[in-house]
Parts: sequence; C-alpha cells; structure tokens
Amino acid sequence: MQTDNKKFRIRYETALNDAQLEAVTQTTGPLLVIAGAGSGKTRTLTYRAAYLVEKGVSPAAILLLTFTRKASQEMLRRATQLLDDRCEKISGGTFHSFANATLRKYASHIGLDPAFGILDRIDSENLIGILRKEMQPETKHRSFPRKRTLADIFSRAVNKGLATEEIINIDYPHFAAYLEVINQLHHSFEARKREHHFLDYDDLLVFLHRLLSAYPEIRDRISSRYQYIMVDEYQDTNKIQAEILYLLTNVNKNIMVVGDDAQSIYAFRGANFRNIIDFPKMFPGTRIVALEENYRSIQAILTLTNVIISRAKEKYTKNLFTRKSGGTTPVMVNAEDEYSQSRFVIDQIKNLQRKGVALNEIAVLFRASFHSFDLEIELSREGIAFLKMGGFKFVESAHIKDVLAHMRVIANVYDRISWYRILLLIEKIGPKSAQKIFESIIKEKSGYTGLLSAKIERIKGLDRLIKLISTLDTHPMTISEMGKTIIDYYLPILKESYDDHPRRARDLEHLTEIMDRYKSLGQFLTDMALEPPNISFENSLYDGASEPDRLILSTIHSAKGLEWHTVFVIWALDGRFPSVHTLHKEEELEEELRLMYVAATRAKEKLFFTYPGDVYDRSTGLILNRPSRYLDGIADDILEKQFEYR
DNA sequence: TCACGGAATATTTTT
DNA sequence: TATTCCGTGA
Repeated sequence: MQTDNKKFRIRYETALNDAQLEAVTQTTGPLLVIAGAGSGKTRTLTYRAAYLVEKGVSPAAILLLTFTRKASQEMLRRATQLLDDRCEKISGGTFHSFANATLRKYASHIGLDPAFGILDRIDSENLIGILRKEMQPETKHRSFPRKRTLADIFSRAVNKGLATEEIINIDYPHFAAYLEVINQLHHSFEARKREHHFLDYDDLLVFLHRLLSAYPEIRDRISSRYQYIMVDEYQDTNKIQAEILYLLTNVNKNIMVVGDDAQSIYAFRGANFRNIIDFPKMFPGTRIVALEENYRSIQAILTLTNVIISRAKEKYTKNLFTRKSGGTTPVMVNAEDEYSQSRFVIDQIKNLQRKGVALNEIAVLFRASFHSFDLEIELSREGIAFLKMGGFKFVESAHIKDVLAHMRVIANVYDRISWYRILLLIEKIGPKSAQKIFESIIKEKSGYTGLLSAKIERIKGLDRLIKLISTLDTHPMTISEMGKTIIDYYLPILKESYDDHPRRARDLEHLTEIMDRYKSLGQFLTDMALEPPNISFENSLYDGASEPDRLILSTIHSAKGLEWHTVFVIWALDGRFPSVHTLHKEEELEEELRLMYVAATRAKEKLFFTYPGDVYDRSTGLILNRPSRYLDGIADDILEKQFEYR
C-alpha cells in the first residue's frame, strides 16, 4: 500500500483491515465509505485524521463534521492519543456548530448581525405562539394547528427543501384550508427572527448555504482553507447539508463521507438516506469502499440483525460478517404487563452483575423517552444507579430556560421572547403588560430605563426585576456570578411555581457549575442552544448521578454509534414500536425498521427484546399484544422466545 | 387585564 | 396523560 514504514509512526497496515486501510490512505478525491454497523467506522475516521496530519497536512486544513459534538471530540481525542496533540487542532463539530462559527465570521457580508442569537426549538415555538395570537381571528379556530405543529411544518419545509404548501399537502392535509394563514404566519415568523437578529437551527444551515452560494469569493476562501473534509453519519444528513458540502468542496474535492443507509433514522428531521446513494452522482469519480467486517457482535446477534434488515423494502445489500462465535441466542420475552417487563429487566441485570458485567456495560433502549418511566421507578426502588440519555433535555426544562432568559436579555436587549418569558413569571403581569413593557424597552434601548418608564402601576415583582437588571447592567461580573445573582432573584419564583422546587434548585446549582467553564456570555448562550449536555432532565434529579458505574437508559436515537455488552430493547410491542401512528405510512414504517436494526446492532454479547402483552391503546381503542412486526415470526433458533408472567 | 378551571387535542425521535 | 387553549369571573 501507499504507507511507508520509514515515514510513518503509526503502523496503519497492522491496525486496520484492508478496506479500512484503503479508506484511510485514499485521501485525494471524493470517497464514499459504506460502513456497516460495528465495522470500525470511528476507528477508520480516527486513523484517517491521524494519517492526514502525519502526512504533513495542517490540522487547520482538516474539517471533521459529525452528528454530535461529543463524537468529534472523542475522535480527535483518540487521534491525539495515536499520534500527537496536533490532532487537537483539527476543526471538528456538527454542521450546526460549523455554520454558527462561519456565519459569525462572515455575518456582515450577508447583512447579519455577528452577535446573532440562536433560538432553540422551544424558543421558536414560543415565538410562533406569540405571532399566532397576534394574527387572530383567523388563527382562533379550534382546529388551527398548534404552535408545535406549526414549528414542525416550517422546519420540515426547510430541511426537505420544499414549500410549506407541499408539506401541508403531503403530511398535514387536514390543515389545507388554513394554508394561506399558515403561510402568512410563516412569513411573519421569518420576519420577526430577522428583525431581532435571531437564527433558529434551520436558519443556520440556510444562511450558510446562502453565504456559500451567493458569494463565490467567500466560498472559495473557505473551500481552499479546508483541504480535507470528512463527514460522519452521512445517511442522516439532509438535502441542504449535502449542498453545503458540495459548495465547500468547490476548490478541493478531497471529501470523504461515511455512512450506512441501513442506519438512517432521522428522516423525520428531513434527513434523506438517498444522499448516500446520490453521493457518487454529486461527486463524479467517487471511489467506494465498503466496511463489512463487524467487530462488535457475536455471530448469533449478527444473524438476527441480518434477518431484521432483510425485511427492509429498499436496501443496499451489504455482507456483514464477524469472526466472533459462541455466546447465546438473542431472546424475545413476552411479559405479562409493564411491571413484569421492568422486573424481568432488573432480574437479568442483577444476574449479569453477579457474573461480573459492569452496569455501564448494560443498556436499556426504547423507542420513546416515556417508555422507560416504569422501569425508572423500579430501578430507583432497587437502588440501581442509571443515566438516562435523550428525551426531554436538561436545558429544555422550564426552570433552566427561565434563568437563561434573564441572561439573554443582558446579552441582547431586543430579545422579545426572553423578555416575555421573564415578565410573565411575575405575578400580575400577563401578555398585555409584557407587550407594553417590551415596547418601552425597545424605545429606550435599555432594559433598565425601559422597565422604569413603562407606564405600569407599581407591582412588587417588577420592582425586584428592575433591581436585578440594574445590578447586572452596572456591575461587571463573571458568567457564574451573573448566574448566581439571577438564581437568587429567581428562587422565590421557583418556589411559588413548582412543588418539586428543591430538585429544580439543584439543577440550577448544576447550571452554575457549567457556567464556570465560560468567559463569554455570548459563547455560553450559543453553546446552551447548540451543544447542550445531552443528559435527560429527569436524570439530573436522581441522587445516583454522581455514581460512575451506571446503567444506561437511552432512546435509540441517542444510542447511535454506541455499543454495550448487553442490550435490552423494551416495549418491542407492535403498536408501540412501530407506533400505531405510523402503521399506515409506509416510509415511516421503513424508518422504524431501521431504528429496530440500530437498536439490535448495539449489542456485543447479549440481546433481549421485551414486550408486555394486552396493552390498551387509548388513541385507537386497540388491544396491543403482538411482538413488534420486525421481530415477529423469526425462527426460535435465531430468536428464542420466553414468557415472564408473575 | 389576569388567574383559573374546564375542555379539546395530539401523542416519538433531535441539531 | 399531559399540555395547550379558550372562556369566565374577579
């Protein structure tokens, strides 16, 4: 091969198999790596990063785009271990964080405030909610879509590159009558975001795309800076992301993407697994490398996962094989009810612990975050420490958002959403007063004088807020001092509004710890929106949180790319997984199937599926008692059946 | 204009 | 089941 032992410190030939080695050393031109589950995708990317650096490529000229920030950090950390700390200087992150950094740099070129704020999903919904109210009477009908649905429609349109009209016709035909009003609402949503210098998640991509396509000289400047681009999880990119990559490689066509069409699970967010198939068309001359040896799972698990994925209608056959034999056949357990299901999982976990398997080598996976509620209760009762990933996030919980809103109005006085949020917390202030006060703030261009001059009769809570804002405005302080000052102000409100305030107060403590790491307010707020800690909010309330060895509970989406000794997939019940809502939509059924495949391929040694019987589904009136259709009818020697009745 | 209570409604996954 | 939205009374 092209590697030369005298020149290179890392011995790539011995560390990698042939396909991996080719993916690592084939550095010029477009390269598509089809990487089956567990085939050493991360390893390949890591070695490739190290290889490029070792070859003499400047780390700053390498761009590694991943699905989460954690993924890129982990890869760069490993590359650093392999080679040296030059690898830490490689630019890595998510599409969104890359867009954020690039846009701040070139903001002025496209008429954007470089200090733009970022709206997370909840902020966007709130803004849409405000506009929805303002647009009465058309939006007053009972059947008019809720803010959440509206946010969905708008976002889907952007990510799929379609007009809202098309999205409504395809996915929401029952709202067709409101098309015009929805469009108006969409326009004012966009206008309001521009007016207040905000970008939402989708805007980050849209504006980056606009920057690159409308300004060839900027495109080429950026494109020549990044000589080598690597993209992980390519099957979960959407159309606009693919186009961004195309523009980014205008000067250098050294682009490598890695993905597995069988693991595409983000179509709901506009991801299109055909991106993978279309890649060679977009980049003529693409070389294709397939990684087919699975290093993760024993043969018995792989045999089953091959059966699962073979049920996909549209698939691009790969030949996954493993050299790991032995072990036990995966098991499907029919539990009497949800409680039996939880008990079964707990009994098995205790068994495994007795055999010396560490808790953090065991994961319980599920389709939707709430599926683990009962299990969480039982785990707490048993004193088994766990960490829950995915689902409702820490930063999305109301009390965290409340505190952040106070910081956001300091960073940007024109932040209407945050002002409304803060003001509505105060007793006797409703939407009307909030609006009035906000207008006064805009006029004065200052939170403090704006609050003072608003013609509102004296309200005790408002006086406290005025004092807070003036303190924050006039005393220079660090981010965490600022946070503590705000929390002092906020605690009485917290106690009034939530009966579980002690737990929430502990969350706020945790938040100030995060603040300690930051020097810039803008950076802190950006990170909270763009790269928040992925731990689930309920989890931060659990006392075992400091325990290092914890059972992992995770949504399947959050389990992407991870692996464990033993994996339990709970609620593998037809009607829950796949959900009853998807039963008549073929494309979604296909995605659910891939999701089941992703879940099953996380297991190295042991794999269990459980489903409770006789579950009543309220929305359809059906009794659910069949195993998931993706697992039903598989022979016993591939998937063993057990019963758990007690 | 706000707070509160009752009724309707939509149910996942995440940057 | 929880949230969200609207109408009512203060």
